[in-house]
Amino acid sequence: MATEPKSRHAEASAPTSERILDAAELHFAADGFAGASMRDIAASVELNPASLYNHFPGKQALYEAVLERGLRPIFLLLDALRTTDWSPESLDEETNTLLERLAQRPHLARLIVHEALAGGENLRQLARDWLRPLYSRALATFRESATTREWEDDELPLLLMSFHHLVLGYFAAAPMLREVMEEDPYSHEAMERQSRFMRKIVRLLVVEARTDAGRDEGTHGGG
Amino acid sequence: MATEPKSRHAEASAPTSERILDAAELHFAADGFAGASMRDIAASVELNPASLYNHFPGKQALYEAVLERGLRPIFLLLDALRTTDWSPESLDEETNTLLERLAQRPHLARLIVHEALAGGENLRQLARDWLRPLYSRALATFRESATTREWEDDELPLLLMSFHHLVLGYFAAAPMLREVMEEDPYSHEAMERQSRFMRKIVRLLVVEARTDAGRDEGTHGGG
Amino acid sequence: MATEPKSRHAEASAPTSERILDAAELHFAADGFAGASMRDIAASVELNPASLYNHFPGKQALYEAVLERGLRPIFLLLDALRTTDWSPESLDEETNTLLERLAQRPHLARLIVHEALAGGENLRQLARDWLRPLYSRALATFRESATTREWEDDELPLLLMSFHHLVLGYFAAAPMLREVMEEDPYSHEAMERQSRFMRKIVRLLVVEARTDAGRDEGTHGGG
Amino acid sequence: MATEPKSRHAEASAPTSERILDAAELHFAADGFAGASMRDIAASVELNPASLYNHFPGKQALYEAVLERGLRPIFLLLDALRTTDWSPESLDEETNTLLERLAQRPHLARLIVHEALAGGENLRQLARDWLRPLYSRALATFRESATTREWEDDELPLLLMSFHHLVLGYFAAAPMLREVMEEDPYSHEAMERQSRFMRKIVRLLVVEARTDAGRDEGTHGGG
DNA sequence: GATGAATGAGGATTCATTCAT
DNA sequence: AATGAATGAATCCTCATTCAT
Repeated sequence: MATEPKSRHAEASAPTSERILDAAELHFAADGFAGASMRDIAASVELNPASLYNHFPGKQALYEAVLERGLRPIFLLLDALRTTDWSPESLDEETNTLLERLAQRPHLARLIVHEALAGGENLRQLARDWLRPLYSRALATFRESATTREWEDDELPLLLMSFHHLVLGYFAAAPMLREVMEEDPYSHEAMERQSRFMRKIVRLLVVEARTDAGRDEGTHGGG
Repeated sequence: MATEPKSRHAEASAPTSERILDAAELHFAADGFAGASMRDIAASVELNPASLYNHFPGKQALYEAVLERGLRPIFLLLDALRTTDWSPESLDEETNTLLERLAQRPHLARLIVHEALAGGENLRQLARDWLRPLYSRALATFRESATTREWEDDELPLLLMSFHHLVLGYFAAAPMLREVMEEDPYSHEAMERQSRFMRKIVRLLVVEARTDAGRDEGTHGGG
Repeated sequence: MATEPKSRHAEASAPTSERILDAAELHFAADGFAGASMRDIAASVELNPASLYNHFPGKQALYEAVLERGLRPIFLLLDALRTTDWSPESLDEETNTLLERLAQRPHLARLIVHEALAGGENLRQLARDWLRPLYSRALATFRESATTREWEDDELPLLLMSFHHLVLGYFAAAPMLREVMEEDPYSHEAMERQSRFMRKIVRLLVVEARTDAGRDEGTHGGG
Repeated sequence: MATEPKSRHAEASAPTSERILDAAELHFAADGFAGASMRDIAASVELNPASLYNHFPGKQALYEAVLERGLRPIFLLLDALRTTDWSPESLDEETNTLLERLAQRPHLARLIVHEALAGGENLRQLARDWLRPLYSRALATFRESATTREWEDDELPLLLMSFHHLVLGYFAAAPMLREVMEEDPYSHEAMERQSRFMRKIVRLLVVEARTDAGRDEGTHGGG
C-alpha cells in the first residue's frame, strides 16, 4: 500500500480484473450475454467462480465493464471520423485504421452483433450510451459533407447502417466464413484483402457516387 | 362437423406442429439455439413442455425443423438468382423479391446470424446443407457473368459476402435499429425505403461498376 | 366373435397379450421393475405405449402378470421336489430338470433376484404368494427326510437358501459371468458343466454329508 | 471452538462428502444405479440436490466413489486369502473375517449384485477394475493348492462363483429373507448362525472333498 | 483477494398414464 | 384393439449468486 499507488477502483487495482475482462470479452462475444457462463469465464482465468464477485458485483456488471473497456476506444475512433475531409485519400486511410483496430480485438464486433440480435435491456443501454450518440454525430457529418450529396437525405441513415453491417458483419461472421469459405478470415492475407475490398466499396458508394450523380438517377428520384 | 375432423384440443386454427414451429422460430431467432428454452416455446403455444416431445424428438430436431421449413424457400429463391440476365431491371426486380420474402419471415435472418456468430456443430451443418452449395453456385454465376468483370476474381467472394451482410444485417439488426433509429424497421415505409436503397447499392456495386471498368481500373485515381 | 371362442379374459384372448408379456419379462428381468419402462416394452412389441393399457391396466398389473405366468410352472416344479425319495439318483435327475427348466427361461431368475434386492411391496406380495408357501413346504420335506439328518434343524433353512442362491445366482449373474469369465454362461457347454457341477454340490452337501456325519463333527456340535 | 475449526453448516459429525457417500451407498444398494436418484440421496443428507455436485461431478462419479470406498477394503481382504494355508482352522477363521467385514457394510453386497444383474458399462468397469483381477488370482491360488485336488480343473471357476453366490446371496437377499423367513438376517444371532453354516459348507466343499478324493472319484457311486 | 460449500431457479428430457378418435 | 396428443411429476444437471472462512 505504501509503495504502489493503486487507483481507488477495483477494476484498475489488479491485473486479475484485467484478466477477467479479457476472458469475459471472449466468452460474451462467443456465446452472447445469456449464453456465456460465469463458471466458464472463471475457468478461463483459473479462478473460482466466487472470486469473480470480488472484482465485479455480478454478471451484468462484468458485461458492462467489458463493453465499456472494449467499445470506448472503438467509438472514439469512429467519432473522430467526423473530422475527415472526405477526400479519397483520407477515407482510404480511415477505413484502414478502423479495420485494423477492429482486427486487433475481433471479439468486440461479435459482441455488438449479439446485442443487436438479442434486443432487451442491455441493447437499450448500449444504444443510449454508445450507438445513438455516435450515429447521430456520424449522420450530421455525412449531412454537412458535400461528398455524399448524391444520396437522398433519408438514405443517409441506411448508408450508415450499411457500413455498420459491412464492417461488423465481416468480423461477426468469422465462424461462418471459416465454414463456408474454408479460410481463416483473421489471417493477415484475408484481412489485407478485405481491407482493400472495403476501401473499394467505400469509394464506389461514397466517392464515385458523387461523380455518377448526374447520369441515370431515374430510380430513386421518382419516389 | 362432418368436414372438420379435428380434435377438440386444437382450438387454434393451425395444426399443433406448425404452431410449435412458429413459436420455436421466434424464440430461436431471438435468443439463439442455446438461449431459447423448450419451456418458453411450449408456453408460447400454451402447451406442457413434455408435449413438444410428441411432435419433435428434441430441441435439436425442433431447431433443424425450423431451419428446414424456413430456409428452404429462401434459399431456393436465392438459388434461382442464378438465371438472372444481370440487366439492371432484372436485378432490381430480384432484389425486390428477395427483400419482400425475407420481410415476410423476418426471424430467419436473425436465426442465421445467430448461427454465424455461435459457430459449432449447428453452423457446420447449416453450412454444409445450405450455405456452401448456395454460395458456391452464386459465385459461379458471378464468375460466368460479364457484368462483374470490374471486380478482381478474388474479390467476388467478398462482394458476395457483402451482400449477405447487407441483406441479413438489415433484418438481423432490427432490434438495434429500433433502438438507434427509433423507427420500426419492419414497417411498410421502412421496408420500401430499404428496398429502394438496396437496389441502388446493387446498381452501384454491380451494374455501374461494369461501366466504370474501363476508366481507372482498381485504384481511386478518379478523385 | 362368432367363429373364435375367445376366452373372457383379455390376457388369453390375443397373441398380442402374450407378446407383451414376453417383452415385459425380458425388460423387467434386465432392469427391474422400476428400471423397465412401458415405452421400451411397447417398442419391443412394436406397439404404441398407450396400447399396452388395452391389455393390462398398468405397469404394476403387467408386472404381476409376468410373475404369475413365469413363476407358476417353476414353483410347481420345485414344489414337486417334495415327493422325491432323496436317493442320489433322484436328486441328480431333479437337479437336472430344474436347471433345464430355468435355462429355458433364464430371465425369471434375474427377475426374482431383482425383487429380492429391491424389497418393497412387490417383494412382499411375491413372498406371500409364492416364496413363503414354497419354502415352508420344501423345509417340511427336508425335515421329514432322513437324508439331511446331518444338518442341525436350524441350519436347514440356511441350506435351502444356499441352494436358492446357488441356482438363481448362476442365472442372475449371467451378465457378470460374461464379463468376468469371458464366456457365455447360457451356452450348451456351460450349462452342461454347471449342471454337472450342481449335482456334485448337491451330493456333497446333502448325500455325502449324511455319510460324514459321524466323523469330525466338532465344529457345530459344540454350539 | 479452538480445536474444532468446522463450519457451522456441518452440524453432523462426519464431513459432508462422507455423509453423501453413506447415503449414496444405501440408495444405490437398494435401487441400483439407474433406480437411485440424486434427489433422494440429497434428501437423505438433508442437502439441496445441487450441493451434491460440489462434492462429486455427477451421478456416475458418485457411484464410482461409493464402489471405490466400499469395495477396496473388501477386495483387499479377499485378495489376502491367497496366503491361506488351507488348513481347516485357517479357512474357518478367514471365512469368519470375511463375513464379519461384509456384515459391517451389508449394502455393498447388494450393490455388486445389482451390477451383476444390470450388465452395462458400470459392470464392465467393475469387472475390469475389481472382479477379474480378484477372481483370476483366487483361481490361481485354488489351482496351486493341493487342497482342492478333488475338483476337476474346469470346475474350479464354478466353485469360486458358488462361493460368490453363497456369500453375496445371503447379504443381497436380505430383504427377501426378511419377508420369507420373518427374521432379520443382520441380527447378531442370524449372522452367527450363517457364519457357522458357511464354515461348515466350506469344510464340506473344500476340506472334506479332499479327504473323499480317494474314494469314489467324481461319481455318486457312494449310494 | 480467494475459496469450498450451499442454494433456488431453471435447463432438457423421460415416464406412466389418460383420453378422444 | 390401436394410436396421437396431452400432461404432471420426476429425472440429472447447470446457473448465478451468497456466505463463512
